[in-house]
Amino acid sequence: MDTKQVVAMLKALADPTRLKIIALLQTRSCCVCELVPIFGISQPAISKHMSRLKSVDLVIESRKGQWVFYTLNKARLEQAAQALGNLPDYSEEFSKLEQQGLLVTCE
Amino acid sequence: MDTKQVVAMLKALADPTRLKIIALLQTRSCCVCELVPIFGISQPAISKHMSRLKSVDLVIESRKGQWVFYTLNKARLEQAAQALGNLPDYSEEFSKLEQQGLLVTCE
DNA sequence: TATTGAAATAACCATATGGTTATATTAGTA
DNA sequence: TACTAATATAACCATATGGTTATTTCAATA
Repeated sequence: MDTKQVVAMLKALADPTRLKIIALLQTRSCCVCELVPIFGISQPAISKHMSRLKSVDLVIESRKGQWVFYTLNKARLEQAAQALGNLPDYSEEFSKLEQQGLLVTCE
Repeated sequence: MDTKQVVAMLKALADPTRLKIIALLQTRSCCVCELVPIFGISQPAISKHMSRLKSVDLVIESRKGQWVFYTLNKARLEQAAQALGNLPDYSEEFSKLEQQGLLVTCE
């Protein structure tokens, strides 16, 4: 997962409604019409949140008759947590700064 | 750390510039004037990013002469990763739905 | 004290975000 | 086929976001 993807994932998670949806899906898959009364916001608002979560593969969509169920992609959520704990090494940026004489060494 | 704080932390991290700043600080504390040439954006833009990171305690500020050094709060970053991997249990929401006859059981 | 350099703050702007209502789409059913 | 229920999409709006330039604050120094 590259940095762009990590940022997109974090953006998707960095909203109180969506974060709680993800937490809810840890208990049980659910459909839009169940989430509407839980959050007390409109059905299109929930649909947009689900679409956002789906766009970063945090949830998997499956139609069951007239309902669309959303299931948590646990592996993907795990990846996000992993990525946060294991950010890339950018130490070469400091080497570049040093070459340019822009490193501030201060003691 | 409550959900509000987790969301604030994720929002702070969910930006390519700030996420790279955090990654950079894993290597070495630095000051605003070092970050400016790395990112190629204005000094006030960097200052605002640092202020945002400080507001959620992801960085610690310390003045050294004319410079302000920012140090990564590793424990805090760890907390964010932990929080993602350990979201709260909202199963009672489904009990409420069931009581209201709003649970969709579908097989 | 006057000047210089680093960082913060203010004011502004374009775009993204999270909600709304209205309308389409899709699947099940009378 | 017509109707109903669930979901998605469109159009809109207020606020948040991430950048800019101009100005202020603060510490070191000539």
